[in-house]
Amino acid sequence: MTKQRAAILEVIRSDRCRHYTAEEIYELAKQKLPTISRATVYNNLHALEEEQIIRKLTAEVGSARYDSSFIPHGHLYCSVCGQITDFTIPDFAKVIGERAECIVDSYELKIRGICKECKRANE
Amino acid sequence: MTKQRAAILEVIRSDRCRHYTAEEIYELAKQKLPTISRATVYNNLHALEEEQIIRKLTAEVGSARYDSSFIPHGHLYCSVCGQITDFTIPDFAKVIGERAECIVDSYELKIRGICKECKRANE
DNA sequence: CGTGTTTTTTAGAACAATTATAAAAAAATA
DNA sequence: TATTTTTTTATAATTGTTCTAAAAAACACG
Repeated sequence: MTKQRAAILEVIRSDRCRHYTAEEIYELAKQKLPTISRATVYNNLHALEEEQIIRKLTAEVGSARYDSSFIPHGHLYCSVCGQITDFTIPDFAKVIGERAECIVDSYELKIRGICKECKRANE
Repeated sequence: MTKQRAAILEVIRSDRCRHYTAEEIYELAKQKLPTISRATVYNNLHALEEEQIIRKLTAEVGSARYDSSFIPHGHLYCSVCGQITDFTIPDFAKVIGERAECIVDSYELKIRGICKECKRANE
């Protein structure tokens, strides 16, 4: 655990909603360690991912983002209000694993739709 | 619907499990239309995505892949063989909608783990 | 049909995100 | 302390994708 790695991890952990890109992590880490390089950021992102301390998220557009939360949850992208709501599903991994007859290490569930509040407001 | 677009769509639809990358689609389409260019492939992939005829899938490593099936299903990213396998979950949208108390327009369920075949091979 | 307009394709340049490389610095080990 | 290993750094290279501008094809209508 070098000071570079600590700074990178601190940046990722300091964020609870934005899910920073590698470039953003680089810029923020540079505030603490002005000589840090991009390669170090990428090196450590890989290492932290390998060690399952962080998780890489990919979207259809733009660069990868990093998440330090390993509490299983899904994301609901509401087409009405634009908010992203988390929701948890107890034993979801187990249920899915049985259905797909596979070993589930982790999952990412992204839903596009209308959230509870907007649905209610429209009724 | 130009002949290029038809060829691209045919390539994507001809595939039931691999989920080709843009480069693979380009190579395969070139067998039918030797002068087709990468830009045409990307143009049409965007257009087809826009029209909801195909769907773009992203993984943590490597390039995007394309899927022509809109029958609701999840994707299993196997960490052993690297393949992306489809699996269906009957009434999944309904079940999730009830659980999250929301309206589900579409969903994307990405699982990281070990597929049925690799799991068996290791037993 | 022609002729003009719009759309699509093409080839290649440009770009952004990421990975590879090799030397220097730091850390770990003996 | 000397030696070996690991990590960092700066930068080059690579990959996947988007942009650009000219040519080709498709379309629209008098």
